[in-house]
Amino acid sequence: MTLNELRYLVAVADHRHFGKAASACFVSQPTLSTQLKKLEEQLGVILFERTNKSVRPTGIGEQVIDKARRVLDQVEDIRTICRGDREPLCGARSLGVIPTLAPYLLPWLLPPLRRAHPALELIVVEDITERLIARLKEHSLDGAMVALPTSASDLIERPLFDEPFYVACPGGHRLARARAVTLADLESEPILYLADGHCLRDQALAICGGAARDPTGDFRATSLETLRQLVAAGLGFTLLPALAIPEDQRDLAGVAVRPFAGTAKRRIGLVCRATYPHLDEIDLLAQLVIDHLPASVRPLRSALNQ
Amino acid sequence: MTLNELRYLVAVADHRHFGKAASACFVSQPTLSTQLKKLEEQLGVILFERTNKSVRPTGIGEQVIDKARRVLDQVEDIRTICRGDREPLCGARSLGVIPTLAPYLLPWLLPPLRRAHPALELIVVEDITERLIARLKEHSLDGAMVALPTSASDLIERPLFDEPFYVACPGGHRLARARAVTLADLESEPILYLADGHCLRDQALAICGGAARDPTGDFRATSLETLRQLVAAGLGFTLLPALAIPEDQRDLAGVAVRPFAGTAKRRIGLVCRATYPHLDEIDLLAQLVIDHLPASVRPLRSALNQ
DNA sequence: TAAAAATACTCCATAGGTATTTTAT
DNA sequence: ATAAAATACCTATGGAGTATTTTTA
Repeated sequence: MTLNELRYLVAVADHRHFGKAASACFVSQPTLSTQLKKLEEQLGVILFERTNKSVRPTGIGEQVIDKARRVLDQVEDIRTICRGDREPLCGARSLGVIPTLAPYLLPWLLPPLRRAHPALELIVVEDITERLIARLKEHSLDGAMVALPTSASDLIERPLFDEPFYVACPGGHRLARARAVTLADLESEPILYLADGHCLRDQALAICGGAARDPTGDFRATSLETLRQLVAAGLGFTLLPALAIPEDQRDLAGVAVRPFAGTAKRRIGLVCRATYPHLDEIDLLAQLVIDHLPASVRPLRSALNQ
Repeated sequence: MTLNELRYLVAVADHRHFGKAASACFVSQPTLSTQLKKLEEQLGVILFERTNKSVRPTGIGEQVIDKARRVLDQVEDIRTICRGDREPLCGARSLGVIPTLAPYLLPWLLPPLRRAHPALELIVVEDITERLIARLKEHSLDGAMVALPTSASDLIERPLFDEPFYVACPGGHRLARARAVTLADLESEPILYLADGHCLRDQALAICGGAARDPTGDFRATSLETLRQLVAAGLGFTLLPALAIPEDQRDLAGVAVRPFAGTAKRRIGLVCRATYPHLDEIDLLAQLVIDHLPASVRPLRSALNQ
């Protein structure tokens, strides 16, 4: 049985005339006759009772025609579904974003994304890099925005922007009035870090002197907002990524944010499986992110290589 | 798009492995790969994300696979339906029977028919020959049992049996005690006929002297039972076909039934469209009728020729 | 007799096979 | 290094065409 045979069957049922049915199918009458006969032979059933003046479905013919219509409808559905999917970034997509980025970047990203791709049903998953990558590999995410580099192999990375780190100082501290803070300034100060698993914790540790300087008694916040409150309470210093700093309110609520002397930054990128079939969409999204970043971060020109 | 392509698609979805899927479909791996790739190209969509170690459906792939399964299920349904229909005399069939035959023959026919073909859902339509034939031609009947010959062309006739006519005499009449009744006996007696349209009326008229002897004032009953009552009331004579006569009760309720001298009879046959696709079923039914007739009629041997 | 379906036959597009290469772990 | 998918290339089945015959209303 072939789909064409079913098409011919339905055409004959509709036209009740082999010649007209054949025209409607854009084939010759003998072709249609032969195929229909073959179908009848394969099914072991007579589908139409025909004379040279009339063509009428038999009882079993009616049933088969009915089913055949449904088959063809569903085939057409498949075509429709796929045609709809040709449009990039439409339908369900899931994007992972690390917690130290999501709340600060998404307000910049989502409005233009929604404007450009209204049919996109984006699901944002906020989690630490390790778990985001695990989910990428098990196909439960389409892409993820994390700090680069990811040690993971068989992933493709699209660098998006470099995000400088700032130093958050307790409001009353003398450094709160410095123009910039150096690594030496922090040498003897308590540093507050995020909890284990956050990449930002590791980056901060690396910058501020490594694990050696990390006293076991340190506070371990699970969000930058908590960390910010701890700084405001005078418990110590911390590093904040640029996007986490309200643009015009660098000194607010007992926290003074000062530039870090030197070039402390993290690189944020979009990653996906190397085999992900819609790299075009990844690139589209990457470009959209780059185009709508605030001035506080440095976009990396065009995400099309490596 | 072809059904085989959809089969390959579903097989790959099930096995998540091209080689195994190919084996399951009894084709080579390259064949399956090629066909699936062609399907993807035609649909303009990637259905599986594959490495050499893993094969996983994409989002759109899941949707298409789902539809494809339904398509294949329905195709299988078609096969099942047709396989079921290969068994003769099962499912819905409609049979027309003339009113002067139905109530007397069906009690003989239906029980063995039900026994031999329990899955048959027979619809019996009782009407006069003319309308039965009209319904045959418009395909709203599969077959009909009528008196032969039918003038209708493009119908096939299967003779079933010859049914002798008897004379029903009013109980008190002198002929009620005759051994047999001759045409001459009836010469001066009133004859009762069925209403217009019944073939039995025409046959009785033909036997008893034609339209010339039919006074306009005659009673026109619409059933043999009414006619029998009229005879019992002494209003006249009539012809009754053999089956209409209770076997062991030829003289009952004021009606004496006597043989007709000579060979007055009607021939009953099964008719269907010449193009009817299940002549085998017609023959099956004909044989079944013949095999279960009461002794009062003469079956016509084997219904397989004209 | 005329209109329509069925048959005869020819051709080529393509599904399927085998052998091989590419790829990714 | 190895297992698996992709590619190259060949073969042959069968879908589709034209020309013709058969059928039946």
